[in-house]
Amino acid sequence: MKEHSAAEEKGILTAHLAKNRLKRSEPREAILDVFLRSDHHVSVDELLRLVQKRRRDIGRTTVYRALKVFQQAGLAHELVLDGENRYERAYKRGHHDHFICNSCGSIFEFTSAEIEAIQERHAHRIGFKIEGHRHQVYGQCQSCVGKGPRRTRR
Amino acid sequence: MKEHSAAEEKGILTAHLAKNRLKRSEPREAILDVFLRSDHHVSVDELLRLVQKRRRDIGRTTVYRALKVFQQAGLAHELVLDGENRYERAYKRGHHDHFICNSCGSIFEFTSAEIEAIQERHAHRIGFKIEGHRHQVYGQCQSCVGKGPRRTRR
DNA sequence: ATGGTTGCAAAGTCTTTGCAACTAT
DNA sequence: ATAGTTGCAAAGACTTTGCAACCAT
Repeated sequence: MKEHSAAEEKGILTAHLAKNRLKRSEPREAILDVFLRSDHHVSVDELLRLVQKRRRDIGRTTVYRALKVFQQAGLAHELVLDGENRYERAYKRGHHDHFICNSCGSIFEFTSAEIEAIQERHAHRIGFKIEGHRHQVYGQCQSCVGKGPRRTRR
Repeated sequence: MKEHSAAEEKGILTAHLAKNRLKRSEPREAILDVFLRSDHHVSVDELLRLVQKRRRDIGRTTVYRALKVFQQAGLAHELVLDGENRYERAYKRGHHDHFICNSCGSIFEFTSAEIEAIQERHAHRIGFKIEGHRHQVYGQCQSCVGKGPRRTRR
């Protein structure tokens, strides 16, 4: 299920660092590594935990800062959820929206050019220039349907 | 631009209180009053400020608690934005989504049965049972276009 | 009287920032 | 040497909770 090699994304990071006169660092590279290997939609907590399996000395702050750099480099995209944010790979991945299970929390992606088009039409109607959007659909995923909701949002 | 009388919503609150063995209270009624009069999409801060114009002794906590009750009574709907949440009237208002200006912060509503239908189709495809959704489109509103973004999200 | 309601202060979450030590260039 | 990077602790922003006093029923 890999869209492309992680090596490619590491190159992107290096280029971004060069372009912005930033320096490379082991912790940040370890974080990128883990981020790329991780399932999509990791939270900071999860990512930190995964990173610390490899390097116990890496702190939470560094993860936050690394994610910020990844976003600027176009490698990560932030998903603003209710309490916490999650991060997904962004490099060479088209825009997509999400189904989020209220019971188990799992996330499914979907894309719809139609929706984008309709959105654009509505925007045009009121002279609104779209710069981005956030579209999250909540409910019960296939394997949780019938068991009733267990994870209530705040 | 009033969809219906505020009195109707006050009745709903009273009914909700009765049904749940809750008691009426002046502060909560004052908050509902101000909430109904306010422009849609108020933040807790704004609502508190408005409420305190009338009754300086009402505290922020009470506003939070009142909004929770209003939501349970179906009178208010919470809009989860980036840093803070906003609240809008929910009684007898159909579902709708939002355009949010990155510059001035103003919010415009839009409805699209088509989008809902497409969403439903995608959900059905993966056996997902939709319970709700959050669809926010960010960009520049008509009067801010051309001035460039000034209000950057966190 | 009983039990919901209120304001305040304190505690909670998640995220960012100040700072001194450290490290890449 | 110069300037970015790191971890920790502290600070921030927003929201919730504990508690004693208060008020509706």
